[in-house]
Amino acid sequence: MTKTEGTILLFTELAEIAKTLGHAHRLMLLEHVAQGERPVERLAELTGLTVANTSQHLQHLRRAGFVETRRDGKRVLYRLSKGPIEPLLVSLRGYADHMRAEIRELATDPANTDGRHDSISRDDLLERLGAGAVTLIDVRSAEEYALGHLPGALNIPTDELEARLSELPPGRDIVAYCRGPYCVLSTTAAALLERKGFRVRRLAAGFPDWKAAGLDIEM
Amino acid sequence: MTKTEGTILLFTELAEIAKTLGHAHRLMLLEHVAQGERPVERLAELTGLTVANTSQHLQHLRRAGFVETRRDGKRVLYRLSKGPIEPLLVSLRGYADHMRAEIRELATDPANTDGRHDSISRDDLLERLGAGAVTLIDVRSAEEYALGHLPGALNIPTDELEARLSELPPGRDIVAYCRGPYCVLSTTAAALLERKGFRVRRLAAGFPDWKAAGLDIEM
DNA sequence: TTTTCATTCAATAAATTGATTGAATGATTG
DNA sequence: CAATCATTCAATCAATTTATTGAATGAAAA
Repeated sequence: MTKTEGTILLFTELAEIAKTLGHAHRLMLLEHVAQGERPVERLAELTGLTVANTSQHLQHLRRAGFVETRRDGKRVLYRLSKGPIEPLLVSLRGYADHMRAEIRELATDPANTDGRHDSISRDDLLERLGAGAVTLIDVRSAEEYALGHLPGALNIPTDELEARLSELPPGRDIVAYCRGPYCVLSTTAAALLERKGFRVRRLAAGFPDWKAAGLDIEM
Repeated sequence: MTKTEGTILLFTELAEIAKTLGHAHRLMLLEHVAQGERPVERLAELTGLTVANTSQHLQHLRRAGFVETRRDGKRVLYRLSKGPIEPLLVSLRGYADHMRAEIRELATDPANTDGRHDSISRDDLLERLGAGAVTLIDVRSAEEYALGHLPGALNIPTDELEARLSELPPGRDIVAYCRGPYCVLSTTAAALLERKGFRVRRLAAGFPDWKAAGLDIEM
C-alpha cells in the first residue's frame, strides 16, 4: 500500500467516526444511552423516533463502537461502550461553545443570553456538599432520577422548576446538574434561577461522569 | 422556545460540526491548511481534487468555523481558525486509535471470541441439527476433517471460504466450528460470512469437545 | 480597457443517507 | 405448540450530499 492510499484510508476511518456523530438523532440517542442501559423501545420514546428508525441509528452507533448491546429476555439493552467517547463529545461541545461565543461577539445577540453560567467541578461540589453549604438539584426527569442520582439531590425537572421555586430554601447557593456537559437542562434551569435571583451554578460534568468516577449514588 | 426544541437545536448544531468533519476530503484539506496558509489551487494539488471541488469543501469548512480566508492579489489564502480545533481532532484520532486497538485485540486474542459473534452450545446445536434447520460447516483443513468431523458437516477451510460461498445454501442459518474455544478459524469465518450477509454462529466448544462428549463422529 | 488568472457560483447528475412500512426473527408466555 | 412481544431486516421513497461542468466574478497585468 502506498503512503497516499494509507493516508486516505486513515482519513476515511476518521470521517466515518465523525459522520456517525453527524446526526442530531444519533447524538440524542447517545446521550440517553449514556444515562444507563436502555431498551430500544424506551430510547424511541425518549427521542420521539419510531422504533425501527431508532434501531437503525443505534446500529449505526454500534458499528462505530459507541454503544454495545446485551440481550435481556426479549429486549435488547443498549449501553455506552468503554472507549474514550466522553472526551470526544466534550471537545465537540467545547468547539460549539467557542463558535457560539464568537457569533455572539460579532452579533451581540441578546436572545442568546443563556449558556454562560459558572460551572462547578466535581471536587468543588463534594467539598461544598461536605460543608452543607449548597442545595443540590437534579433537573432531569423523575424517571431518570429514580434510576439513580447524586446523594441528597432534590429532583425538580427543568420544565417544572418555575412552578416549584418555593421548594428551594432561599438564600442558599444552588447547584444544578443533569445528564452531562452536552445536556442543556441544567443550563436552562440555571438561567431561570438566575433571573429569579438565586445564586446558581451548574455541575459541569453531570450524572454519568459522577457515576463513572465511582462516587456514591442514591436510588 | 420549549425545552424539547432547544435540545434538538443544540444537537443539530453539534451534528453540523461533526458532519463537517465527516468527509475524508475535508479532513485532508484541514490537515494541509493546518500546515500554514495555502491558496485553493495548491490545496487542490495536494489533495488531488479538482479546484472547484476543493473550493466547495473549503467553504464548508469555513461555514463551520474551522478555516478563515484572506485575499492576496488574485489568490485566496486559507488558514486554520483560532478555535479549539486541535482538541477535537486529537480526541477523534484518540477514539480511532482505541477502536483499532480493540479490533486488533478481537482478531488476535482467542479468549475473546465470544464477543462479536453469537456462539451456540453443543445441546442447542444438536437440537437444531435434529430439526434440519442449520447448515454446519467445518472450517478446519481437509486433513483434519478427514480424521473425523461432526455428522453432516460440510468441509470448507476458512481460507477457501470466500471463493466457495456458492456452496452454501442461501437463507439457512449457518454454524461454523473448528478446533475449539482457542481456535480463531471459526471466528474469522463467521466474520466473513456475516459481512456477506449470512446469519452465522460459532459452535463455542469445537470438535474435540464434541468427541469428548461421546457424540457421533463421521469419518 | 481588455485580457488573464484564481476562485466562486450555478446547474446538474451521481451517490449516499434517512425515514417509513411491513415482514421476519428470536425469545418468552400462555 | 401457538401467541405475543421487542427488535431487526428489507425494500422503498425522499432528502441530502458530493462531484462535475461550464459560466460568472473580481483583482491584477498587459
